[in-house]
Amino acid sequence: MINKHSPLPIYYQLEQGIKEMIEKGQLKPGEMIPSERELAETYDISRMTVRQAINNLVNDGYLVRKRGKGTFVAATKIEQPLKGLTSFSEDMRARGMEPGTKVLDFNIVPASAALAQLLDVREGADLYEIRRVRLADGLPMALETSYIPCSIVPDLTREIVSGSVYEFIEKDVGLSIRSAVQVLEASVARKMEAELLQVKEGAPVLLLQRRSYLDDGRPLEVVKSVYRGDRYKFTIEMERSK
Amino acid sequence: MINKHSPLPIYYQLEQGIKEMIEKGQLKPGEMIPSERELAETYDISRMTVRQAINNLVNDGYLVRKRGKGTFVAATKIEQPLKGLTSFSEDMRARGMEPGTKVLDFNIVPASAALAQLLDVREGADLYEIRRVRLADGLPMALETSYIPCSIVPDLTREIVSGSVYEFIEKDVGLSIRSAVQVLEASVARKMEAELLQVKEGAPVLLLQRRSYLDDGRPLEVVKSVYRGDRYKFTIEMERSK
DNA sequence: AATATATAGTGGTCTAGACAACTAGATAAC
DNA sequence: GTTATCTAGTTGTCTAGACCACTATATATT
Repeated sequence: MINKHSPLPIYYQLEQGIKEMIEKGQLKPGEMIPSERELAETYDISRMTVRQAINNLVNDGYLVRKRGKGTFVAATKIEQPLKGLTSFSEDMRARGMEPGTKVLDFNIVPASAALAQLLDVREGADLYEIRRVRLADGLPMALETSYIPCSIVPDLTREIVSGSVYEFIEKDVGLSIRSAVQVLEASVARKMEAELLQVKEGAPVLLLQRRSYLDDGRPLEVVKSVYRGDRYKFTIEMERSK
Repeated sequence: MINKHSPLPIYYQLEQGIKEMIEKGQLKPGEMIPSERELAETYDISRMTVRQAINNLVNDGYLVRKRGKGTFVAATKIEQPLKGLTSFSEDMRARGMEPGTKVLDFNIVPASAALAQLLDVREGADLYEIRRVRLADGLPMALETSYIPCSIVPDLTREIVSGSVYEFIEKDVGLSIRSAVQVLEASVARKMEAELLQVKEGAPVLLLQRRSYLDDGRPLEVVKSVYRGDRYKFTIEMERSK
């Protein structure tokens, strides 16, 4: 595994060797690797050199050190392509429920001053206004009102809107969403909302406003949602970007 | 800058010292820092110890090494130290309000099965249980109950807890938080909560549960908070990691 | 049986060197 | 002048130890 006369640094050879064993499954998650002293003796190198190799693998998330116990293969990294940036449909499927949609309204309306600012269009510009009841396993989960500039997605139809708009935009229009800002807030259901969500007036609801941005930075959409407080929890993972 | 008899490791002291100089602007982007040998001689420590400090700062993006030339302060470190991963105190200050704290309870309790699993400790292990009313500009904003393994932060006191625990942990204990998982949910205030938050029973509240992880992956803390729905909105920015 | 205490093994920190690889500038040779 | 060479200074790699802090287990002690 280690060739002392290779031009490659020893720590690097060891690092790659261990990484390979992890990727090939010869070292499994949770398994302890040989101790630093043992590795040093095995390959007749200094412990500090072993540490340099292990340090790199720890930084890359392959290994986890536990003082007094040993060094272990890290639990498999979770792949999260768009951490929390899921559409309603994806969100529900991830929760093991079948998403559904009932379109209440599908209109083209002029942008109000507030919406114009949020979507970066002129006041009065054409916007789709889409009001939908979102279902999970057939039961109402949320009430959604979204606004999208007609200029960005010219050929939206009521049919498309009864499915996943995001999927349409990514697959057929060829635009992709890069980022979003969400604001969450607790409230209670008003009469109209309560009826549509099939809960009692005054029941807890989660208000969610999301603004999505395209890859080029243009705002794509503003969505205001009212989620049933008894059925929906919003989970978000945050990580310090190194 | 370096105290050899401090319980804090030498490399850490040096690391913090350099980081501070960068953050205060005493070392400017592009500027070369003293060479490793020079630092070692100045503080009468080993060069390997200096390297450990510098390595960490390079990994964190504060410094850039250039072989044969020197080590330089990195160009504009992107400021997103903990996007959304802020403590209550930071959160309130960012909103232009002055944070405050009233400690209701500060006990050591045995870990329940559920908490033991969340915090990765044995059932029955000692945990701090900290119950606090969090104030913003003197008015109640949230009710917080947090659990921290005593094994990780052995010397927590009621005094510390009346300020920012995160700041204490980062600055004095020398641990830093890498990631967190938060779950948000809408609910209504129960009687006890309503009294402490000074709202009516049944008023909307935002329930927030956060689990924080340290750099080494160990869970540090589980916090369950009840925020006043009329005063608090939770904002989160999400970005597709390329 | 419950509780201290020792012990072996682990990673964490640190030393005082060494030589290699690289950069930049000064100096010498052409 | 141009080119090659030397030289001082830098980071990169590596050694062979040392002691500390922590964990788990085995062993006395009570």
